[in-house]
Amino acid sequence: MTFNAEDFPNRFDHAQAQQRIYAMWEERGYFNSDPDPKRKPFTIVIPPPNVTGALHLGHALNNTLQDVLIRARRMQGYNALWMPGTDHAGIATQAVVEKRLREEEGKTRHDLGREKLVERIWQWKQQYEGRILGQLKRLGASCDWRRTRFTLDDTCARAVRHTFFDLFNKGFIYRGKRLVNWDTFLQTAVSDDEVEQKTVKGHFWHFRYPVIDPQPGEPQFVTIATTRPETMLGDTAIAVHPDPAAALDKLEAELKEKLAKAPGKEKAGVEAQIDETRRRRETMLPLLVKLRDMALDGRMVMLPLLDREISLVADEWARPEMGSGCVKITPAHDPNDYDVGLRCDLPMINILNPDGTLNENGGPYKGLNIQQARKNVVTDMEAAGLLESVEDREIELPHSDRSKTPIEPFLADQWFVRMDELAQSAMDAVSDGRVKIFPPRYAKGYLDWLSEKRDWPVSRQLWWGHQIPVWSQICRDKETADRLIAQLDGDADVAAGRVSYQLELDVEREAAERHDHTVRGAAKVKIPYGTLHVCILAEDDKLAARYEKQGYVREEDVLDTWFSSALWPHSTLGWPEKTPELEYYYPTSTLITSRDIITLWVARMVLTGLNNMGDVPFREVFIHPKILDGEGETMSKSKGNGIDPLDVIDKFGADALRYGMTYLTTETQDVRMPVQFECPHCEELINQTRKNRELPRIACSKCNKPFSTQWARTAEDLALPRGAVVSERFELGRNFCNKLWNAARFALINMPEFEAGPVADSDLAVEDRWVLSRLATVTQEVTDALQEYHYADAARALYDFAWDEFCSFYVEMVKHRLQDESSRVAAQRVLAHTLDVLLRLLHPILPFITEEMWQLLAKAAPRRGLPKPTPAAESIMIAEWPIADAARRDARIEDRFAQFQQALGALREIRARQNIAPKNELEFTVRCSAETADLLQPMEPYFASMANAHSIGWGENVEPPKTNATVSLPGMDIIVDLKDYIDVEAECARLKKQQDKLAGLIQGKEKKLSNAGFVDKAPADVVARERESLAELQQQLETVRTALADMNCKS
RNA sequence: GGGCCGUUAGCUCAGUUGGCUAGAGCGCCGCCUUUACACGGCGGAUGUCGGCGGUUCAAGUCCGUCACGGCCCACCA
Repeated sequence: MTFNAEDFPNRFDHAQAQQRIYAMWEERGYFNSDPDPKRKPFTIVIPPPNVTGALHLGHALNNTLQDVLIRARRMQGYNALWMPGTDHAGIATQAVVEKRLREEEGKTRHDLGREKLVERIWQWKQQYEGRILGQLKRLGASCDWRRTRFTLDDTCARAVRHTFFDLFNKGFIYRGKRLVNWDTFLQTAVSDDEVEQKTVKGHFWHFRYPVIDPQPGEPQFVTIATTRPETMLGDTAIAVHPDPAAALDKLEAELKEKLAKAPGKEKAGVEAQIDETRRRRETMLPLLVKLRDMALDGRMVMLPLLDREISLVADEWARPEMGSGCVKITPAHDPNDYDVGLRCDLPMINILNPDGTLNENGGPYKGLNIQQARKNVVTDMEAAGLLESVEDREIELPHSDRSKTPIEPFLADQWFVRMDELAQSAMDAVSDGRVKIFPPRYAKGYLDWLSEKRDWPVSRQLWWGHQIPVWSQICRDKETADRLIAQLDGDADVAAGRVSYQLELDVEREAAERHDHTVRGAAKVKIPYGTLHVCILAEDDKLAARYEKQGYVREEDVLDTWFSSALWPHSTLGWPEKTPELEYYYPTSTLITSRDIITLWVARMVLTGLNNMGDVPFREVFIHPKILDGEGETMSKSKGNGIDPLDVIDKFGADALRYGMTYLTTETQDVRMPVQFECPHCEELINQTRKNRELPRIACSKCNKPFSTQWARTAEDLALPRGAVVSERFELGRNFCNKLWNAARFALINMPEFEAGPVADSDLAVEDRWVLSRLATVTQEVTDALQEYHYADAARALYDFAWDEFCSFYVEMVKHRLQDESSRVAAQRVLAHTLDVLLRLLHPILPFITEEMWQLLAKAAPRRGLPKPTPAAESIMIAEWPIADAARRDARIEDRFAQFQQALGALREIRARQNIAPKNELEFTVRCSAETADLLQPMEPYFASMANAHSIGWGENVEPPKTNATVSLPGMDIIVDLKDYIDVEAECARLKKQQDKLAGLIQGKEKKLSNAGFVDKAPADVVARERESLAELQQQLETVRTALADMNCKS
């Protein structure tokens, strides 16, 4: 087929091509993978995006990298499966749906009820899942869509249920009263990872609690301080250090040690601390010792306002160097106090309702919210004369990531996964290399986090998620528990392993019984003996009904989203069924994700994989950088600096987006991407700043017309066309695609009646040998780079080769041969082959444009390739990955080219400097060795075609023309006969500058070479190179000096 | 408080195991409508490689330290 310039567009129409090409791939089933024992699998499971909303640029990065890898491996002959899916994202999704419900209908979830709300969320999910999968397709993702999973679908549900049952049965899952981070707005516990600390302005109140029946010599009051006065209503003790003197001694010793090591400017601070410690020992120690003794005697103090007696206890948590040395203990509302409570067997009094108001334990403050209660408590304490003082202070307050409201530590029944053994197994897998993390530094965080082995709280007080498959019954007394257990022991389903049970003893009751706290404590209700939990393996309504009839009640809570995502690599493959997929694809090959979920997700996948499958979920993990905006801030829709990948695809094309993503993937922690608004009127890019990114409308800096942003709310603003948020960073990829497109366009126009066939070595021109040599090198580089996740290296190597070598040199040089009958055939064959290989190397990164060019190339040259032509694959997606042809590597040719390029550059530089029009032919002389002359003289035609210059002399003793411009290069001088073109001043200025530079370099080298240490100790080849280099520099300097003299330049 | 990352041209970033004159893209300056490409071509200018100290014949590269920016983890009444 013949291509004509007229009907061959010089722009790649990405919008039109992407859709058509993607549909073709999908239709032909190229994305599909099925187990095939004859082939090696290569598997990636997608980090399932949340169905909360649309994909952002981070997703574009993450999924581009996966697609690049999966496409490369597919071409390399692996049976490549990319498993797609989405995540139900419990809290996040329920929160957005609830928010809409509130805003649009003024209803809460309780108005709707569990079933209806869940139904609403499913509707939301349907809508967003479709949108997300559509976005992935527009990105070019080659997932096997037939296998799309959702973390809340039936397959995943079965996996969750089996895992939960197994862990329950092994005793790895338990329920306990624990302090949780309570989000009073969403009314659920959130995990530590969903909590962020914020510094806010607060106060520090000092309260006095009266001592009961103070004896002579004993204090009347104990003073404590708090930032949360209302929590005193839940106080159950005052703590003092068990050995305050020793504690102060130890502190002082530590401070002295620190002082010795501290840098000068910090010494004063440490000294002040030491003084303070000494002062405290003098002034406060006797009181603290007295209080300690009282604590050991079991003395009590009176909790004001509620008139409840509480204990004095001795516990190391009370630090003598802090505040008054005494600390109030609120076990139900403070994590540290909770630990004290456990150690000292204190009652735990919860004063809060789930909505954040005070419950009956708050006495007269019942029903108030926290702010009101705080105010009233302070007022009442002041009125009672028990408020000693108030200070202003900045305090760290935990906030919920989701609702942005303050977190209240709250004592609640929660389910936990015991982490000790599981965590250890996941640590071992990374330590012994069964799972390799790239870049390796990220293994440290993974191991550190796991080594704490903190139990994983898995219950969430939500409705959207996997409901915990446990039915529970409270046992008032031991007899009841024994009777129920006996019943379960005789149960056929328990015997058959379909049902498991656990008795949870009530910790408060245990503590209360030992210490008789219930008498004085506030726990008015009788505390039951414990709770019996029954876990049912499979979804079975009949079985459930049977237990419900016996008085067991289904657990309301659902599981943490990460519980189901933790199973993703095996649940998506069908576990617990023994599917052929599971057998064939597990363990998967690589996981590609971002660093913020290494612990939350990666670690947990490893431990559940080991527990359920007995093997790791993936062999390698690649952690990619995070994209920040131009200010170094995280991109987010709420800041207005988020780039929508679809806007980028619309403007620049999916390939440009993908190229940009690949190009920035180095091993760094994060990358900055300055953000612009695109004017919808004139396409001008307007830099985004912290200020303008918050505006609802912006006037274009070029055409001055206004456009709207995501903040537009008024009818007037909304009527304006919207300005997309993009980044000019993607111009790089767009331009690259355009360059490739036009190189291909040129090639295709110039190969009408292409005849396939081999090329004899004797028919290969020097540029053919050169480009084939370079192609072999680049093929190897790209293959290696992708193997090591060095995405940016692959992208750069291809860019440099395609642009600077293939386009700028090879295509330019081959032009005249394509006009010449005798050389045309060989030139076409090499050109077609080179383009073919280049396209295949580029395909994983730029799938659409390479496919388009591949199809066009197939029309012109259906059979092509060196050394022997073969029919091209029907799609580049299923073409074979190129193998570097080592035999084509030719150092001599590459060397010749390097010299040629330098000489050519020198000629062009002289032309530019002397302002000589391209039409005017240059005459030049090259002063160089005979070898160099031999090497370069054959390039004569290219000097003519590429610089419009012809040589008039070569060799060591050439006679340069009188009037000339010179460029002195290592190993040769390029001298151009200038006749009357010369701009003497420009030439002199340049020569002088070069003279100075050379003189400086020579001085440096001479100094180095006169250093005996260098000559003696450095490797001989390094020294020899330095000498050679010095000689060359001196030669160059000589040339420059002569030229300066010849031209009579003023010195 | 602990850990990690970064600091190289105006901007965004490359610089493998220390060793030839530290690079790219964008931007900037000059020239060019050369029949693939102005999303282009040719040429040019621009760097005390964050500071200080050390190891070494030799440091952008290794070590120590400080400063600044960022991220993660843990947090005290």
